[in-house]
This record gives sequence, C-alpha cells and structure tokens, in this order.
Amino acid sequence: MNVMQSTPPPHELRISSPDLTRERIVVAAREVMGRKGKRGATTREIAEMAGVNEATIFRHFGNKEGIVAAVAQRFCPAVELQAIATKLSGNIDEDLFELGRVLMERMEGLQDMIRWSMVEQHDPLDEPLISLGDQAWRAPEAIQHVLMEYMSRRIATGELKGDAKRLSRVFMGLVFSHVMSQLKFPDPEVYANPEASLRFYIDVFLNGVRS
Amino acid sequence: MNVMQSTPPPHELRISSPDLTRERIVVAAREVMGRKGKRGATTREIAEMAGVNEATIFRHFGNKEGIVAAVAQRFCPAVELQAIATKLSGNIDEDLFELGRVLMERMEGLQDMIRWSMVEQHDPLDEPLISLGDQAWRAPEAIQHVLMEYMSRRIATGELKGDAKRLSRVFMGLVFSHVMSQLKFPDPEVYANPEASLRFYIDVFLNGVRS
DNA sequence: ATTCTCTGCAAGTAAGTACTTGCATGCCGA
DNA sequence: TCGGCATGCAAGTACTTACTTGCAGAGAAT
Repeated sequence: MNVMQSTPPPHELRISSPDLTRERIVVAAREVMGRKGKRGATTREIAEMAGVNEATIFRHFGNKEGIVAAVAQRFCPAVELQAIATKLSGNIDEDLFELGRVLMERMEGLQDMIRWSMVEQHDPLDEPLISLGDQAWRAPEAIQHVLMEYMSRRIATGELKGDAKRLSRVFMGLVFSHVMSQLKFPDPEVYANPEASLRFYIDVFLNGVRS
Repeated sequence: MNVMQSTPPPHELRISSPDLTRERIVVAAREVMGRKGKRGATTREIAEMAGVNEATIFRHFGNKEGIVAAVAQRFCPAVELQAIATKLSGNIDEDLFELGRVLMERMEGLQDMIRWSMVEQHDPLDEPLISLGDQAWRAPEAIQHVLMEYMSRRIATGELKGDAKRLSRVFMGLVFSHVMSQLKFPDPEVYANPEASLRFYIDVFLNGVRS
C-alpha cells in the first residue's frame, strides 16, 4: 500500500501505480464474480478484464481467496443510518417509501452478490474469514433493523398492528422478491418504474388488497 | 429403457437393474447438484453418492449434460391444477391459504434448484435444450397463473381491488421470500410453523397492517 | 547514474475433472 | 449351458485452473 508512504506522489494523475492496479483488479474481480460466482470466476478472466497480467494478481493478493476478501471489503460499505433517520417525515406512507427506496437501491446494487449468497456454501475446512455472502447482506440487514425500530414505534402509537420483527421481514420480503424477480421475470410494467412499484407494495402492505 | 420390453421382470424386487441404477444416479445427481450447482457437481461425487462407478454414469447418460437433462425432467413434475381448483371453497382467506400452501410446498421442494436458477447463466454457445432453471420454475409459474385467474375473478366480483397480475406477483413474492430467507435467516419463530406464517402473510396481503 | 519497485511475459507445476477404453465378472434369459 | 448385457475396475487422455518462477524492461526515487 503506497498510500501510507510519507512522500506524496509526483503528480496526482499518474498513468499507473500499484494502488491503481490493485483497484482495477478488485473492480474486475467484482464484475466477474458477480456473473460467474466465487468459484466460477477464473483468475485468467479477472486479469483480462483488468488489463493486467495474471501473475500480477497473485503478487497483489497472494491467492484467490485474497481477491475474494478484497472484493468483500471493497464493495459492501455500511449504510449511513443517520442520513435515513433525518429524512423521516412522520407520514407512514412517505417514511416507508423513503426506507424502501434506500433498501431497494442497495439491494439492486448488491443484487448479484445476494444471489450468490443464496447458493454459497463454504466447505467446513477452509472457512473464509470474510464471507462474500455475509458481507452482501450487511447493508440490507442494517436497513431492516431501522425498519424494525420504525415499525415498533408505529405499533406503540397504535398506527400499525402486529409484531415489528415480522412486519419488517414482510416488508423487506416485498422488496427482496421485487429485486430478485427482475432477472427471471423482467416484466417492463413492473420494472420500468421501480418507485411506482414500491408505492404499490407499500399500499398493499399498509392497506391490503381487500376492497 | 428395459421398462418398455414385452417380457415382464421375473421378480418385482430385483436387487439391481439398469433402470434402478439409472434412477439411483439421477437421484444422487439431483442431491449433489442441489448443493453444488450444475457446474460444481462432479461426476465423481455423484457416482460415489449413487454407489456406482463413474464410468457407469457416462454409459447411461453420455455426458454431464445428459445427467442434467435427466434431473430436470425427473424432478419437475407438472402440477395437478385440477386438484387445486376443486379445493377452493369460496372464502378468500381459505382459498388463498390452500393456494399458498401448495405454492409453498412446491417451492420448498424445488428450493435448491430455484436458488441456482437465480445465478444460472448458460454461455451462448452450447445452449441446453432443457434448462434446469426454467424447469424449476414450471410448477411455481403454473400455480401463479391459477392465482392470477383467481384474483381476477375476485376483482370482478368486487371483493378485491387492483390488477390481478400484480396482485398474484405480490402474493407469490411473499411466499418466495419466505422460502428463500429460510437458509440465511432461519428464524425458528417463522419457520417452526409455516402454515401460521402463511396465514400471517395472507392477513397482511388482504387487510394490511394499518390498524 | 544507480537502485528499487512494479509489471509483463513465458514457461512450468500440480491438481482436479470430464470422458474413454479395455478387460474381467456376474447375472439373467433362452 | 451358453451368450449377451450391465457393471466394476484400472488406466489413461485432454483440458482447465490456481499458483510459481525467472528474467527483462520501465519508471521513479536517491
């Protein structure tokens, strides 16, 4: 990591640097592993996509597991829970829309990693310290926690009924199935306007479909 | 396929027969591919699990794709739509429970194949005639179609409101996320009594959570 | 100018995996 | 009793893939 060196780089717009190479590799790895999965992604394809020699990958990360760990750390940022909380207006429909929008955005961005997390299985021998699947769920889980607390408050005020945990699970399930169905059932009527779909889910969630 | 021979087998309880070994292979392949996926499943592991020599697999199915096709055909039976239709009582809550129960059962049984269908990608070259992922969704899609027609009728009578297609999608999404969350979030409170959970989903779906 | 670091390149190793083949054996039907 | 069929077994082929290594060149820092 030359980043920590005391001497600054000569010009900021260096054509190439170890850190830049490393970054290109991680980005390429994320792309390839999103499509082929941790196992299906080959170091060769990652190298090609990064425009880098295969040996360079191993010089940077040691082995394949090293790339996986780097990808997991690089692409699973924590959510700024503060930013969400400040946007809440008090109107349930609008608050759920805001929370749902953030949740949906995150899930869309982490779509591929979440998909792979549902089939991922690490053999009991070399348990990875950082599981891609676990990392992918960090942000959605954090948001669900906020959701649960929100539901809990609204139940206390008598605006909602039921169990906060189950309610937040159902709400997250609606967003989850929306995002996950996109590949297999790409209905344009649903996915052309995701915010409208979200409003629809919220309407069903709050009011039901009985007339 | 000795099944079609004119002469009947001498005793029904044969210790071994070509058809039986074939069956054992397909069953083992389904098991292994459910865990490791189409690519991750090795012919060696399938052979071991089937208690059969690896060469026998290729004598039966030619190549790996042959096993995949056999698994896809063997484990994706069509739904008896008649059986469902006759059970409908007219009470929406009960009908949705019946439909939801069948949907949930099927999805549980096809869980692993559905999971893999969400990351499955066939390279454009050797497109398989029978895709495991497509086959896995046959039954759920059929049930969703029944659901949609049911919703459509109830909308016509004024009991439900909204668009039948979207409604059935949301309902299927509830069951879908329930089944898919089981591995990553095995909350015993939710999964110890799946029928109770289903009733909860139906309550939210029909009446909403606003008090 | 020299040294040090990063990288490309080419070759190679070891392991896994799909698939083949030839032979021996055992079981069933005729 | 005999002949065919299904299978086990062992060996082997061809390909992929993670990972290594030695060398050479290009910059950058000193």
